[in-house]
Amino acid sequence: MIVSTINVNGIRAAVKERSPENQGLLPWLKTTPADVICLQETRADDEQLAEALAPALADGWHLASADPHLKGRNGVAVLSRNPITRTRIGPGSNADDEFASHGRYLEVDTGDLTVASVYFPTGEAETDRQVEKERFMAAVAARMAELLRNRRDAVVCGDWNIGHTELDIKAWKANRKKAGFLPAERAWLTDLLATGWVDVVRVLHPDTPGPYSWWSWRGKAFDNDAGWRIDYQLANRRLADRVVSARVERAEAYALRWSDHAPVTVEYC
Amino acid sequence: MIVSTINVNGIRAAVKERSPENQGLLPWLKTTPADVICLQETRADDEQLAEALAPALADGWHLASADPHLKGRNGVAVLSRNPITRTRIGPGSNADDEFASHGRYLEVDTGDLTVASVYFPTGEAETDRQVEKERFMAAVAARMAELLRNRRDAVVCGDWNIGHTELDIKAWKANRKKAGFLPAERAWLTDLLATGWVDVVRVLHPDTPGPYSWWSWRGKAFDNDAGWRIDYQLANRRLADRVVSARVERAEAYALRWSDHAPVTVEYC
DNA sequence: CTTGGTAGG
DNA sequence: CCTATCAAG
Repeated sequence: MIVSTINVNGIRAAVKERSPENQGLLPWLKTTPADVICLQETRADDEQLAEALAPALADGWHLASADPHLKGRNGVAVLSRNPITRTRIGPGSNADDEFASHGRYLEVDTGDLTVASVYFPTGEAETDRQVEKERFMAAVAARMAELLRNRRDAVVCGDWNIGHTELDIKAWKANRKKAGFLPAERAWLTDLLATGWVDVVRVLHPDTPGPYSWWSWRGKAFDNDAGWRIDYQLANRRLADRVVSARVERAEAYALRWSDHAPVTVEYC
Repeated sequence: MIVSTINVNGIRAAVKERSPENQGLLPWLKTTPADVICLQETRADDEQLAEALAPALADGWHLASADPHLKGRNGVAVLSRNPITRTRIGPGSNADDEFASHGRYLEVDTGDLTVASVYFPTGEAETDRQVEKERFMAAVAARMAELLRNRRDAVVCGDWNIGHTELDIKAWKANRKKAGFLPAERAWLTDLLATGWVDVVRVLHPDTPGPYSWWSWRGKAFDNDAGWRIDYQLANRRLADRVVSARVERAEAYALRWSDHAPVTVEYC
C-alpha cells in the first residue's frame, strides 16, 4: 500500500503540458506506483478538478474532493485506485464547522485505511490570519484525536505549512519569527506527535536536513535546495510500524517541476 | 520621410521574446525604415515604457509619451529618429481637458512635421462608454481643425477604433450595430475627411477590401483575414500629395505576431 | 484569446 | 516567480 501526497499549486496548471520533456502531472500519475494520492491546493471547484483529471478517471482512479469556498483558492482531493467507501469534508463534527467549506480537509476510507488530505493555512505572524491558522490547527488536532480512538489505521497527509525542527528548513535561522516556523506552531506539532502520531519520513531519516518538499519559485531556491519540509504523512503507530520506505520525489521533481512542492511517497507493507 | 503607426497592445508584452523566430517588437524596430513611429496602447507609465524601449533609446531613437491615468490601460507614444522639438498631451486646449490624463493623445513636432499618436476609446453601443468615445471624437476633431489652420504639415496616426466603410471590416454586416461601425461614427469620419484630411492608405487602395490592420485573437480571425481596418494615417492634403507608398505590414505580421494590430506604414517623399 | 492589475502563495 | 481571479479589448 503506497500513499503519496502533493500540493499541486493549481491542478489546471499542473496538468498543462509545459515542454516536450515536462508534460506535467498526468505522466507522473501514469507511472507512479501509489495506490492513494492526496492532493492539496487544487485551486478548482469539483467540476474543474474532474475535468483536469479526466484522463486519470478514465484510467480507473476514484476521486473525492472538497471544494474551496473562494474561487481559485485552496481545494483538496484524494485519488484512489480502490473504491472510496466513505468521505468526510471538514475537520469539525457538524455542518457549521467554520472550515467545512474552505476546501482544506478531506477524509476518506478506502480498503482498511482512513486517509486524510489536509491543506493548512499559510498564516502570517501577528495577524488575524495566524489566529485563523491556529483555529484550524486546533480543529485538525481534535479530529486526529478522534481518529486515534477509532479501530482503523489512519494516515493524515498534507501541506502542514509548518516546519517542525531546525532540520526541516534550510534557512531556519532567518525564519524563526515567520509563519511556518513559529515556536507555537512547532510546539503544536511536537504535542500532536506525542499523542501517538508518527512523522514517517522523519523516522526513516532522523538526522539529515530535509528532505525538503517545498522550494520557493523565487530566485534559485530549488537549485540550491533551499527548501522547507512542510509536507508530512502522519500515521498512527501501528501503521507507522509497517513503513518500508518513505521519500520525497525530488529527483523526479528536478527533471519535471510542475509544482513548487514535490510528492512525499510512503510504502506501507 | 516614413511614418509608421501601430497599436502594440502592451509594450511590455510586445518587447518580450516569444520564440526563437519571433523575438517581438525590438527586431522590427531594428530593421524598419521608418523615421517616426506612433505607438498606441503601451499600457505602461513613462518609466516602464522607457525601460521596455531601452535598447531603442540606446540606438538613438527619441521618445515622447503620454501616461495613462489608469495603470495598465491606454498610453500613447512617438519614437523619432530626429529630435522632438515640441510635445503636447491631450487634444484639449487647457490643462483641465478631461482627456489630457487618459494617455490617448500625444502630438509632437519633429523637423518640418507635426505628428499625433491617438488611441480612441473602444466604445460600447448604447452606453456611457459610447458617450465618452463621442466626446473624445469631438475633442480630436476640434484639435485637428486647429492643426489645419497651422502652417505645418501634419499627420494624425492611431487606432481610431472606427471602420469607415464596408470595405474596412470583413464582417461589416454583423457589426452594423456594434461600436466601431456605428452610423454616427462612420459619418463623423466622413465629415472629418471632408474638412481636408486624407486617409492615405485608402487613397492608394480605393476599391479593395481592407487592407485590415487588426484581427481579434479569438478563433482563426487572423488566418482567415477576418480583420478590421481601424488604424489610419490622416494627412493634410499638401502632405498627402507627397505619399509614395502606404501599406499595412501584414506579411511581417504573419510571421511575427507580437500584437493583434499590424503596423500601418506610409512613405512621404 | 490576450493584456495587465491584483491577491495570495 | 507562479497560480489564480478580473476587466478590458
